[in-house]
Amino acid sequence: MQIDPSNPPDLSAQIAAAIRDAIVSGTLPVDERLPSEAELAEKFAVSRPTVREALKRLAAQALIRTQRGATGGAFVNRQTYAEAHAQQITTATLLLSMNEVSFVTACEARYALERACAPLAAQRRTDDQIALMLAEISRQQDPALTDEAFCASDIAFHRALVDAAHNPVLSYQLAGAVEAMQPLMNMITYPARSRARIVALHRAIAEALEVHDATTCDAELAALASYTEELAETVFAARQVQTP
Amino acid sequence: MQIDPSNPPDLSAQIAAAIRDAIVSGTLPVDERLPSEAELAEKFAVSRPTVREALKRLAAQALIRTQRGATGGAFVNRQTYAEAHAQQITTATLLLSMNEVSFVTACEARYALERACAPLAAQRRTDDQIALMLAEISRQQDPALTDEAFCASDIAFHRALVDAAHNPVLSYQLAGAVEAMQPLMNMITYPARSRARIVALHRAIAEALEVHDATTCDAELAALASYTEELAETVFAARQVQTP
DNA sequence: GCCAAATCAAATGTCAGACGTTTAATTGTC
DNA sequence: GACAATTAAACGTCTGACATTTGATTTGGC
Repeated sequence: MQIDPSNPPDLSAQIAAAIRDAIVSGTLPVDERLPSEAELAEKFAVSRPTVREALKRLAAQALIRTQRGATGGAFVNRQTYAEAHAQQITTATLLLSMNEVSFVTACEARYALERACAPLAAQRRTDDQIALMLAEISRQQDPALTDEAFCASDIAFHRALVDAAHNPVLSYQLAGAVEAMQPLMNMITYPARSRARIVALHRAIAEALEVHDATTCDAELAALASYTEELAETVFAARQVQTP
Repeated sequence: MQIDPSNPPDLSAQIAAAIRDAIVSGTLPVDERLPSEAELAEKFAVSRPTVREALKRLAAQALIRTQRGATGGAFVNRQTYAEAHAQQITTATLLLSMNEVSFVTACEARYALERACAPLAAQRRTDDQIALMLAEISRQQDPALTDEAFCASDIAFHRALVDAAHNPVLSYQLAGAVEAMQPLMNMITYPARSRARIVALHRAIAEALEVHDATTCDAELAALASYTEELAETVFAARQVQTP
């Protein structure tokens, strides 16, 4: 764990990288306490503010956490699904919003991923998840539901579908992707008239999962995907006429 | 963009969150220059080191970049696929290594995702990608290839498969997942005797893509998945006997 | 001898001021 | 007008200090 002090303009980045490598390689196990800031400063032959900047970089990636007080310090953080998930959502959201990713590209990716876990979900779904999905479908049928609430319910429905696969790695990957794409999706599903069709497809998906029918589930997901793309085309066409 | 100075222990985190929100919400567009560190310090009524810690947090997430010199400063970074990809790999790698994710879980997730883009890949693959896959297969047949090199080639092969779908969002998601799982996979594919079978499956996959045969491609991927799991069982069983 | 309160010490969080370095714009000269 | 020297703005780093938190230690009382 050494750095090159002769190549300065970024000592804090070098130190952060050195510590990160130690964590990733397992040299520093979970919950291990790092040396104090003063000790690290001495070890790397830099000042304490520089060490602190390095630690803040690691904290931003949830690699470490800090505690104040006598037995305080920086500790190696256990990476939780929840944290990784949250991180992935911000990253993916920015990625999509800053790179003019077309709706069809995002939509295609989303449904491809979702269909990937449909077979597993059909096989392993629990009654709880079916109940959750049906409850969301009921909410979505309420005409008084605002567009925002409808979209939130849509997320919850698909989240339940993904979780039904009972694979935490898959859930983490997919839930992040689905949520990140939601801002794009929202633009499409706002026209209220499309709700009935979407709800019908949701119902078909839930029922297919209930009877462990992977084939039907996949077909209905495909139908939902193509319907969503179709809607998108309509919306974009209307928008182009509106703002020439 | 204000903070609460009365609730200190983490002014830098509050400032980082405030700036991050401004970026995510689009208030600060890409390539916009943030105020100088001194100006930010004055604006938030904190010292310059505190502002710097906040900026380092954002830099760690690739949300900003900094330049020195007269027209220097912090600029809002465009989130690139490459950066998001690199970030996802470190996060996912740590997530897997720190949470005792079972091999079957990781393997299942990986192949589920990979099979998700197989239909698209079969439809859109270019000759370049087929050539790349065949080249990797040739390398994998060399008995002199080290285990590390074989695994690297394995990654390249699957990366080409994913890229053949020609969907950058899908590539970003999947390539991250595949690479993050590689350390786990490596433990399995090390026994050299399994290489021939793996190479044969790779060849079958490449040939199916070449003739745009999505069904066969999916079947061969499924076969590769089950063979990998089978190998894993063997390895783990042997290990248990070895270290009782 | 035991329990509670006061004290202490270690560590992070924050601040102020300073100096060095990089970089682009400005100025001055030929 | 082109090129070189100067200047100024900004980041990168250092030093030293004080505040705050928090667990451990010591002290005091009973």
